[in-house]
Amino acid sequence: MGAPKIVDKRWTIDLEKRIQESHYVANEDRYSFNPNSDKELFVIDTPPPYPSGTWHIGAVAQYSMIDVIARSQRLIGKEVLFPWGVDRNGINIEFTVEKKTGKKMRTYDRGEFLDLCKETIEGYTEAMRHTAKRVGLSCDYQNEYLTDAPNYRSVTQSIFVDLFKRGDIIEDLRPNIYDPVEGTTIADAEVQRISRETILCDIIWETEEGEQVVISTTRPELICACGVVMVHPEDERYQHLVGRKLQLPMPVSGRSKSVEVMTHPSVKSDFGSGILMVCSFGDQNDVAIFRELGLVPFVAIDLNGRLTELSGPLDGMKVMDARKLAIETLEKSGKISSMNKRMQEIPVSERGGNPVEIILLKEWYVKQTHVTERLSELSHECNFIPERNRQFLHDWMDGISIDWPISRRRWYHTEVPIWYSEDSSMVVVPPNGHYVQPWRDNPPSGSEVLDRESRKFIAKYDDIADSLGTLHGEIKVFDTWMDSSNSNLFVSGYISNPEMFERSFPTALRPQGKEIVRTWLYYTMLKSALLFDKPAFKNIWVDGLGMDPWGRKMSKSLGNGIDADSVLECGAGGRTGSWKIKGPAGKQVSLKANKIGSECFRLWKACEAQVGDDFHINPEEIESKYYGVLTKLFNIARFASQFDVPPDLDSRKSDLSFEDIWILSEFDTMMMSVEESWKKIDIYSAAQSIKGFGTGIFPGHWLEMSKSRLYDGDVSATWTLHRMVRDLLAVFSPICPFFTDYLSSMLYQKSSVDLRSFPLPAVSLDHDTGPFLAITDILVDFNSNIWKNKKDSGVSLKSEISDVEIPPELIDIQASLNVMHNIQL
RNA sequence: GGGCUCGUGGUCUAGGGGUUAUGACGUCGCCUUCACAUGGCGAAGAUCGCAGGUUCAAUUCCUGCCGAGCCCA
Repeated sequence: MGAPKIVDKRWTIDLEKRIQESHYVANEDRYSFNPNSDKELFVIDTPPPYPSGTWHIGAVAQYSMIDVIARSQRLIGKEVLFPWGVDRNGINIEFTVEKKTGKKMRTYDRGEFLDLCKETIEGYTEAMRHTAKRVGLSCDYQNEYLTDAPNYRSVTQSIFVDLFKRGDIIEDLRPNIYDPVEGTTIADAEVQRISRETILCDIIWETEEGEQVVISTTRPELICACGVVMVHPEDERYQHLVGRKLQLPMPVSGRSKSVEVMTHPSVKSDFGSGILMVCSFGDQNDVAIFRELGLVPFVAIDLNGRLTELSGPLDGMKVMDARKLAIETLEKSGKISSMNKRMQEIPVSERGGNPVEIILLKEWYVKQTHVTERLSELSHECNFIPERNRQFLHDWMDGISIDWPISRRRWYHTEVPIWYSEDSSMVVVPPNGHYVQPWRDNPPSGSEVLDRESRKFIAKYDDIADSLGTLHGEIKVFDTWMDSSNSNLFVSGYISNPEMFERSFPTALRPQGKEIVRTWLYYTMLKSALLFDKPAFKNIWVDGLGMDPWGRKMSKSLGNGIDADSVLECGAGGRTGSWKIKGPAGKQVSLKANKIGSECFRLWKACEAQVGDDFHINPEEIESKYYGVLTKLFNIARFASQFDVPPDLDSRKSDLSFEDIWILSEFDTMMMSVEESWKKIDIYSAAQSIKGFGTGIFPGHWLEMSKSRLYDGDVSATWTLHRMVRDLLAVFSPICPFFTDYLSSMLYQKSSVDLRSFPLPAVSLDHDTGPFLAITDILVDFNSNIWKNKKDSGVSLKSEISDVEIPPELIDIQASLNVMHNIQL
């Protein structure tokens, strides 16, 4: 006994930062991974964040929970790989560079533009590394991977070559969703819908016999691409038209000037006049009908978003201008019976926000419609946390109807690794493990020449290079999901470490947000199904999204965003945090907090909500509800630090007092439930158990009861106190690593974050804990009653009392109770 | 417009066909300075979103509606 060894009087954000700053420097390979370990390998497919300046507080909350999982798995004895990867491919950084320099991508030399992107994104990446460490992520930073690095991109390219050889990746001319402003194809998953005012024109068409019919459309400029006119099979108004021909009301060139009227059940009879013109391609429904009827599509819009010569007078015009001119032309010739403004949902590209068109293009596809059933079977082998979020994946898989277009006409992405022979009959693909840039490089040595159609091997490239003529390197690149959907393979050692891959695949855990189930999770599952006919993961942890304090999505337009650093740095150097956020009625709400930091923030997220639910982020609430918990635990440890740590803390103690066996029974029970929770990746339950014990009966009842024994140097009490503090810090370390690192290092000279096995029970091996656990309620009631009685009689809790009847069950701890309540006999 | 989730004291949250519905924050009252006022003890506070239905019994199951979120057409 003596002065507390823990000299800091309280837990502060400055103390936290001090610990944090040396945490990774002092012990660089603290969180490294040994693929040859005998332990069970547990590979986490960390979502590689995309660096874009600021890191969203909701995302940081999610990463901190992934870290809790990583740390807790280490604690229960697994060899954990928690990779640190950064996703740097994609159109975002291209936009950023375009905005910064005021020059569009295509005005640059391609190589020069790539260098600019790389340089720019490196700056953002550095900020992200800093935040990751600030919030305590225990990643293997030394083996950082970047999705734009050759070693990562080569995996994407190797998988492409593999799937191409097997026929699961094909090249085809198909209608594609296309962003004419950014000049690239995009996938279904990248299309968003916005509401916009458009004009619905009622246009008068005529049959060859001269009968007039009215057709409503918002796309009069596409009349030139009309392949057929449809009515509902049961619409009696128009049955006489079926099979007849209608003349196109606009001049066209190079195609027939009339189309046939047919029936189709998808036509809505109550929309407009109930007659639908089907064009190639106004929307997905048009695509479906063209495919169904086997119609040859017309190319009405070109890659620049301009009308083709098919459209006669509209030739060369942009879509919006063409629409205006089409309406004028139709009006002049008296072919418009009415025009109405109406709100319409139109598809736009997610990244660029531009209205998209459906255009015929030669692109690369991953075939997927043939495996959706198998995928569904495989997904049942995965454990979803929480189970109900499995639904998101199935809903998406049920809706898959077309193959996945994977090529893009952009630059800062992984290149499609293929060259075409001069006569276009053959292709050259690189060997596994080579990163290639076909738009500027020749095929590397070891490449193979294949037949373009049959994909059959023809020869080694080195042997027949001269006979291929001038090679054309593919200029297209991959959709970034093509890269992202390999992340689990990359981190599990696919190609780079076959032995490790054998042991660690399916990947132990995919943690992610529910909003990217249809993309990241789905595409990853698809890849594993195609490559190995296996599920990609053992566990899939799908969390909800961070919302503003009122439950709305945080967004720039609402003005309700919270920056991650503002929360993590709140309280540092005595600076308080304040946030001005637009509330529900558009009113500005001001939130204030004095201190939060990473530990309080992590504790909040761990305790606040079950995984899978959306969570509200309110800094005021985080501080008021959870900072006190840290203070409490800090003070318990600080109190304990005045008593010398017994040397036999690890042994099985035989001569313990009754009240110590009692609290240790409760302690063991709590620890077992925490271990179970960690095994099940149930952060919430573990956090609640630890918090409940650490701020409940332990300090409230046992500690109060045992103070006098502790001051008297009682061996049993001291051993019990230190055993509980030490092991409580151990199991708490996944949630608050810096906090427990500090306290455990000061008290026990070994940081709890470095433990690699779960603490053993303190008394359960030597005692039947049942009878001890049975007195808990009686003891708590007894204490509460005395406190209440003293209060009701308006006396101090320390005042003497007498004539107290101690329940027979508590007779063994009578002495402690007498001292605790100052009971006079 | 459709699908899937969610809706529990002022706030956040647990639970789940049947005794007085969990815990936390906040509020109020009292206490304390020897780990902790960044504390302790206690009290008040909920027709479990609304309306129907199933059942001996519903907050829990079902249907509809309202509100929030995600996804899709």
